[in-house]
Amino acid sequence: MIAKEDMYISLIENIKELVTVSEKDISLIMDSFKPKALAKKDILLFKGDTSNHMRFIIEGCLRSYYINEEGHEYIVQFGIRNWWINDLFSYLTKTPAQYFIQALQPTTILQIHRDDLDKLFIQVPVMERFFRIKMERAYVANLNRTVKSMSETSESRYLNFIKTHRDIEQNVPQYMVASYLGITPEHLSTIRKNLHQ
Amino acid sequence: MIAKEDMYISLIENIKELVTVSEKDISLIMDSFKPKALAKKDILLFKGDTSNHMRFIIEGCLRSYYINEEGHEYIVQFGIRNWWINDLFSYLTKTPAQYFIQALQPTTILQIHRDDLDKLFIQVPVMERFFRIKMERAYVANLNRTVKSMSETSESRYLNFIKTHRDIEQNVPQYMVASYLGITPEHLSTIRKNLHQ
DNA sequence: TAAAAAAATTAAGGTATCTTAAGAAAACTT
DNA sequence: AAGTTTTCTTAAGATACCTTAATTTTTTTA
Repeated sequence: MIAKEDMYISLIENIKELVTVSEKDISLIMDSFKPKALAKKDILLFKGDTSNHMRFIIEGCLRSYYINEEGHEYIVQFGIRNWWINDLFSYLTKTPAQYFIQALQPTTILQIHRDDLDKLFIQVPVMERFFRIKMERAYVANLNRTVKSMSETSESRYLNFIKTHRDIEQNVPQYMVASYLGITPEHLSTIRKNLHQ
Repeated sequence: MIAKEDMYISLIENIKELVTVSEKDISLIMDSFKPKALAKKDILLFKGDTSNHMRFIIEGCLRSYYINEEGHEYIVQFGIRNWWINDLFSYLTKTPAQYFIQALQPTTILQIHRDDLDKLFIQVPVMERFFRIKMERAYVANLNRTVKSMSETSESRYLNFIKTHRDIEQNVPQYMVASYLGITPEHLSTIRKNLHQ
């Protein structure tokens, strides 16, 4: 459990990694973001609802996932502390979300409503730059995921995942890692068996 | 062939779709972007070189592609008129490009050097917002590609591609469409045969 | 317009991954 | 601690897609 005073520290640190903000800016930012606590398995965003907030994870673990017509689940993204998570298309276009977002552990987030963020962009223009850089990085990371999923075997993608995301691997069941990698849990299980021999 | 005066019109229109710019802003923008012409098959960016420009396509068609250790090619992105194309990771981090960018048709682009864009962000701050929104959209589009590649059959992805990107399909060989979709040209050929029966 | 190069097709055999189903192990709940 | 639920494993059979290789078609070049 995190004290309310401490909660905003990681958000401000996250912003300060990319842009310079004054004390005045900081208090405007802190006033705009509201905390929200989630129990394990709580759904933060339902498919079909509109996402109206940008969300920063203070503590815990979440997943965003897609369910197709046949009822199969596909994990779009994981999120842990100091990550941002959203259905960005829904947020940007005010259309019904395509994805669910669910807490996989007890989780605390700080979220800002779209209207407040639009105000913040005017009051603290450097936040434009902050989100531009965040978006650039998210885009690059996802494009890399696309290329790797085309060019590498599932075994190599799994090895890379556990190497670079051990913190996530320890917080989510194995079948969700499989889903994120685009393979079945049974297949991941056989990959792991082959690795250990 | 496009007259020099007309070339900047599509760039300015592209910017005006998302943000409001003054006449002063427009002339600053126009001064910063330089035209470049490419013949079919010309390489705009080589793997290993650093990308130092943001690039807007006036006319023609390009692809960015990745070659893995075994020498297999994977198409990361296509670009046609009014699209932006780059190896963004290389540009942002000043590291050697992972991808090649090549003209697939005679092509004209407008490009801005990183140093000039950094200046432009200060002179015309609304350009921060422009690129933030562009990045948001690019991120969302690519995440959608990721989810579709996990959840849909290659036939359905092909049908969706020719429906939504007929302009690209008509400018690139079929084996490149296959590469973009993450399948072999032979397999795309059999998909097409099955469709026509 | 003939020759050369590039692109697309076809088909056979191979492999990675999926589906289904059942049982074992681990993690929660009362 | 026992019961329940969730997660992981194993294995057999099915299938989507790949590899290889040869042939045909289309496009480009001289």
